[in-house]
Amino acid sequence: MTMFARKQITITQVARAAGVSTQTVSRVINGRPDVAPETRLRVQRVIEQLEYRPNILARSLIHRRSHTIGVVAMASSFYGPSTTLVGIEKMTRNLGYSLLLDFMHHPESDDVEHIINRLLSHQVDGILWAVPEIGNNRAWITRMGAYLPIPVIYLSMQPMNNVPVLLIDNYLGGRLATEHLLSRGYRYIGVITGPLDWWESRQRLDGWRDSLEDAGCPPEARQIVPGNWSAASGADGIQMLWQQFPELDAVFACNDQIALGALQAAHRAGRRVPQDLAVAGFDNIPESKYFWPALTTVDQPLVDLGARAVEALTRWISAQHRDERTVEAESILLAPSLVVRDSTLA
Amino acid sequence: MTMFARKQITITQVARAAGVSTQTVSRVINGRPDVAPETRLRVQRVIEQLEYRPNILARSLIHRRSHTIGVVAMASSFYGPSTTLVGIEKMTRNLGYSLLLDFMHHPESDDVEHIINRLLSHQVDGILWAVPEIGNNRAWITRMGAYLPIPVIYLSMQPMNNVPVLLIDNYLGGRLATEHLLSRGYRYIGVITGPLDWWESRQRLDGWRDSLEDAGCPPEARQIVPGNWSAASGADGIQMLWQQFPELDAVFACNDQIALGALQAAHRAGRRVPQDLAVAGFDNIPESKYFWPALTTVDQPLVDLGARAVEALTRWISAQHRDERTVEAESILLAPSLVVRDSTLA
DNA sequence: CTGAAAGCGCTTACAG
DNA sequence: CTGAAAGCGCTTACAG
Repeated sequence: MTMFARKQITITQVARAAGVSTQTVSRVINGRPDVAPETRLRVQRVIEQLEYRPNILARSLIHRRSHTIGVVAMASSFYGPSTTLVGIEKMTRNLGYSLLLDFMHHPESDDVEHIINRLLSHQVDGILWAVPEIGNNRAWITRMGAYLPIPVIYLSMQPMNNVPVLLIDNYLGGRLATEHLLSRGYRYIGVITGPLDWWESRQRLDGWRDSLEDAGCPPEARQIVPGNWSAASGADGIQMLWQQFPELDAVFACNDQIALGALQAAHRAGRRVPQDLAVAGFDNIPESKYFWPALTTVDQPLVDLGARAVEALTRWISAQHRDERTVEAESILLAPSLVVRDSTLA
Repeated sequence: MTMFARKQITITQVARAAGVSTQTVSRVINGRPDVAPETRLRVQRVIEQLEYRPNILARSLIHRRSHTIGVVAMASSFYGPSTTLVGIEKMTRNLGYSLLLDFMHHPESDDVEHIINRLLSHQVDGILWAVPEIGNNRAWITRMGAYLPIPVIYLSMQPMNNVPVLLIDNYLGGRLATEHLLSRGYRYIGVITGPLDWWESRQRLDGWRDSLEDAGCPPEARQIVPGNWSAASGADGIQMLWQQFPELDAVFACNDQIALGALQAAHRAGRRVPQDLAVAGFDNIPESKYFWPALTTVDQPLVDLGARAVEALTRWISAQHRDERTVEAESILLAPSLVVRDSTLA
C-alpha cells in the first residue's frame, strides 16, 4: 500500500539514508547511466521507502524552465470554451507540461498586463491566449506583444503580422450555412448575429453576407438582427425579423443557442420549421441534434484547436530553449464543416 | 508604455543598480516598514526601470508554500463541471491563489496516485477534488486519504467520516422535481436516470422513488429506465418507458439533456407536452428555458459550490500553516431549487 | 563510478 | 535603518 509522506522529504535525507552524495541520488532520479548498479538499487530502495518526491519548484529554479504553460481563457460554461479547454488540457498533459489556469471574467476590460505579469512571475514557459477577440481587447498585442519574454500563441483572433494565431474559419462556417440554405431554395434569409464587437461574430456575418451577394441576393440591413449568443436573443431576434423582413423564409442563427431561441419563438407563433421557416445554427453543441426539429449547424474542431495550439506552443518553447532565435510565428486555420439535419429539410 | 523585460531580472541586479543589499530590495518588495524613505524610493525606481518581477518559484521554495491549489476535475464540456470550474477559478483568484488544473479523462479508472504525486511535486498547498463519484473511484480515499500531506476537499461525493465534502443535495433535487409532478396531479411518473454507477445519479433516483412512496404510489421496476446523461439516452428512454409502462403521464429526466431527448421523441411520436406527457429535468442549463416547451427543472448553485469549496480549502490551508493541528473536516450541503416552466403545466 | 562545492533567485534571523 | 551570510531543495561542471 502506498501512502504519502507527511513531510517533504529532501534529497539530502535520501542521500544520508543511502550513504551516498546528493549528486548520486540526483543521478539515479534522473536516470543517468553512470551509477554503479548496486548503488542505484540502494538509492531506489531508499527513495521508495521514504516516499521521496522531488520538489519541482527547486528543479525549475535551476533549469529556468518550469514545464508549465499558462492558459488564459474566458470564464464561461459555454460549450465552445469548455471544449477547447479540454483539448488544451489533454495535450498539455500528453506533452509532459502542467497547466496554470487563468480565467478572464471580463474579456473586454480585464487588466491584461496584470495577468501576464502573474504568469511570468510563476515562470511559465509559454502562454496560450484563449480569450475571444472582443472590441479592441487585442490592442495590447501591438503595444507590448513583441516584448513578451516567452512564447505566446493566440486562439481565435484576427490574424496579425508576426503573431501566431490558431483559429477556426468562422467566415467559411458562415458561408457553409448560408450556401446550404440557398441550395435548398431559400432566398429570404435573415441572420441573427452574435455580439458584433466579437471578431468571430463578424466573421460569421460576413460569410452570410458574401454568400448572399454571390448568389445574386444582396442582403438589406433589415435582414440583420444583432444577438448576443443567448437563446433569449434568438427568440427576440426572430420576432424582430418577422416585423422588419416579413418575406423571411430562413434564418442563419450565429450560434446554436440563438437557433434554439428562434425555434421556440417559431413554435409559439405557430410556424412550422422548416416548412415556414428554416433554421441553421453554428457550433454543433451536442444538444442541437435533439432540438425540435434537429438543427442543421456548423461543426467546429474545438478539441483539435486546443490540442494543436498546445503542440505549436511547446514546439516553440523547445526551439527557444535550443536557442533557435529565428522561430517563425506560424498560424493555423482549421476548417469547420456543415451538419445537415431536419431544421433545413423542407 | 510598459514592456516586458526580455530576460529574467534578479533581485541581485536590482540591488546592484540601486546600490543597496538584496536584503533591502527584499524589504522594499515586501513592503516592510524599516526602510529609509529615500532608499525605498530609489529601489522602487530601479525596480520599475528594470521591470523587475519576483520569481515566485524561489519565494515558494523558501516559504514552503506555493499559494497554488491543485484542481482535479473531470474533462467535460458539460454545463455542470464547467460552471463549477468558473466558480472555483474566480474564488481562487480572489483569495490570491493560483490554480494548477488537472482533468481526469477517465474518472472511473485514471491513476489517482499519479495525479496527486504530480500535484504534490508542484508543491500545491491544497487540492480540490472535483471529480464525480463513479463506481468505486473513491476507494482510494479510504486507502490513502488520511495520509495526504496537504488539505484535500472533495466535491459531490457520498459523505464519509472525516472527509470534508461539499455537495449539492441531489436527493432533495429528485424530490423537488417529483413532488412537483405529483402536486400537478400526475400519478404515472417514469424516470430516466443518469448512469447508475454515478453516486449523484442514484441520489436523484432515490429522491424520485421516495417521493412516490410517500405519495402512496410505490414505483415498479418498469417505471425506471437507465440513461447516461445524453439526449440520445433520453430519446431512447422515453420509447422504452412507453413500451413497458404505457400508463406513463410524466417523466423525471435526471438531467436536462435527457429531458431534451425525451421532448424530441415525444414530438416525433406526436404526443403533446405537457398534455400527454409532462417532463421535468435537472440542472437548469441556460438552454432549458428555451426548450420546446420550456423545461421545468432543478437549479443547482454550481458557481457557489465551487467558490465555497475554495474558501473552505484555503481556510484549512491557512489554519494548517498557523499550525492548528485540530482543524475539523467540515462538510457543506447546498440546496437545489425547483424552476417551474411549461413542460409540466398542463 | 563518485562527491565536495558552487549556484538557481529569493528570504531571514542576526548583528551592527 | 542596513548588510553579510546562511539556507530553501535541487543540479551541475569539475576533479578525482
